[in-house]
Amino acid sequence: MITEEIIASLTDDNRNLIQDVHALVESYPHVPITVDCVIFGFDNNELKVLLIRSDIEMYRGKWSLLGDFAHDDEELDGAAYRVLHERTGMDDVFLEQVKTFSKPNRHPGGRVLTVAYCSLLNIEHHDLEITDNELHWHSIKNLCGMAFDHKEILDVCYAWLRKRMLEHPLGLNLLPEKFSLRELQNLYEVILDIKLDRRNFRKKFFSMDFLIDTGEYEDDVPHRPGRLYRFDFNKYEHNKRRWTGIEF
Amino acid sequence: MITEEIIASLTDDNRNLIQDVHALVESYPHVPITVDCVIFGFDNNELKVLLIRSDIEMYRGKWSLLGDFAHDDEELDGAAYRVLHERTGMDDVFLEQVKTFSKPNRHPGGRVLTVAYCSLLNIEHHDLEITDNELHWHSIKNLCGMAFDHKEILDVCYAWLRKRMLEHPLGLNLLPEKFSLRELQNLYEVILDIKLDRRNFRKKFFSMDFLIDTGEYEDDVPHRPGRLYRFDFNKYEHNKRRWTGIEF
DNA sequence: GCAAAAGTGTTGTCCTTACACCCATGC
DNA sequence: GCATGGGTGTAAGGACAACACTTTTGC
Repeated sequence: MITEEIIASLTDDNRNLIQDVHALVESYPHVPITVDCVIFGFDNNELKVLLIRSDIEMYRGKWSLLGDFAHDDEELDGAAYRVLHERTGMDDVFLEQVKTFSKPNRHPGGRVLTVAYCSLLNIEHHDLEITDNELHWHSIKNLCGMAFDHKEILDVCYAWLRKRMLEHPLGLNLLPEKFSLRELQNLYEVILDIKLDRRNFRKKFFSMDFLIDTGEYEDDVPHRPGRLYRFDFNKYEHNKRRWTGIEF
Repeated sequence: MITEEIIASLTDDNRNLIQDVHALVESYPHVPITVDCVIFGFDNNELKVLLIRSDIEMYRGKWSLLGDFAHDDEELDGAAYRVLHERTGMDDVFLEQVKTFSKPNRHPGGRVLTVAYCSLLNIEHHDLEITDNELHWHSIKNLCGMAFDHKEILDVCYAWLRKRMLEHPLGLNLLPEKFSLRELQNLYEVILDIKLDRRNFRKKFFSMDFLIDTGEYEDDVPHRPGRLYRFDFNKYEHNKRRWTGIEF
């Protein structure tokens, strides 16, 4: 019987294989790596992103994403969660790698590679107790004067969000646990920058059958209060295969 | 008038800003970076991927993706194009970043971060003149015994391809310039692992209006030859906004 | 003439869209 | 009672799925 091993020994015999993998890896150029988190929130009918003032002199006054270098032997997902946790105190939030940025001159201090992560969280769950470096929610609009290539990263992540929201009910991570259909619709309308028919929107989401009626109603609204719903993430995860996305 | 600058000076005055950005960057852990290219081809009604034998002793006989470390001051896209060019001699091919892999133990020689790129090319345009390390097209099926985490990378890229093919006519990069509708349908059927109705498939693609009838016909087929078409990438790029994707 | 696949049209179903009226609440 | 937005149903149109027959070529 001819196994992979035998084939390998036949074909490899006259090649010089690398023995010392550590020396090999040492010989590669080494590059500093950071993660940058684009943390989206939704508040007051606006999409917002969590920013700080850059603490680098040459970017004085400019806005910066939340980032940090990757620790030794730290996986990047872990690094992104760490940044998120250190800044917001939150743990079990949505987080996804989006893209790696590598322009050689993107950092004034020399080559630094950064991996952008997107996170979505409910602004109400979080009080921003630590507001070092003017950590704050900044409207996604009118964002100019950002440090590094952070504007570009933000643009890519925002485009990613819009696209991803159509194929996955991501956006629900931006809402409180209980929400009205109006809030849900506002979310889609604002982020995707479209107008939707209220009745058809309603039908679409009810037909998906992932909304649980809490039996509760809105409060403090100057009109008839709407029902509050929860999203059944478990049911969604379970029936995921049959989810074909949202289209407007 | 209150400018960003004035605000900055007010808010930043009592902070210690970092002056020496080079020292900052030097203080970060430095990590070796590689790119790995998942180069897809389509031949004989099979999806294939370009592989070599690993040249690392401990992976003797195992298959490996085409990769290389990133040169100093080389953008990653550039590194991926370089790998592609060195191995296939091709320049103007589709290439897209997919994901960055960072498990600390993914490389036996120590921590190495790799950025996976996907490329699609027409197998016929390329003769694989350089076949060092047994460079060859390997069927996407029955892939076991791969070096590093390359099986995982391949799986992620294959999933990416299937998803991306539904929202963008990527797949056409895998076909020769002139192709029959049967070849196009085979491509979709094989990659997405579905059966499609020939007549509806035809209608769908014609209605998109991106196919140009070359007036030529297939040759060397043991049955009635089909018309050959070209894809109008320019027209597609121009009308992109109205493209809503493909759904089956 | 037989096998094999190309090429074409129609019909029913379902999903999407557009749209109008009544209802509950705050003021 | 009036303004505001919540809640519901329906009809028309468009897209998609299912499906059968004729045509052209190689052998």
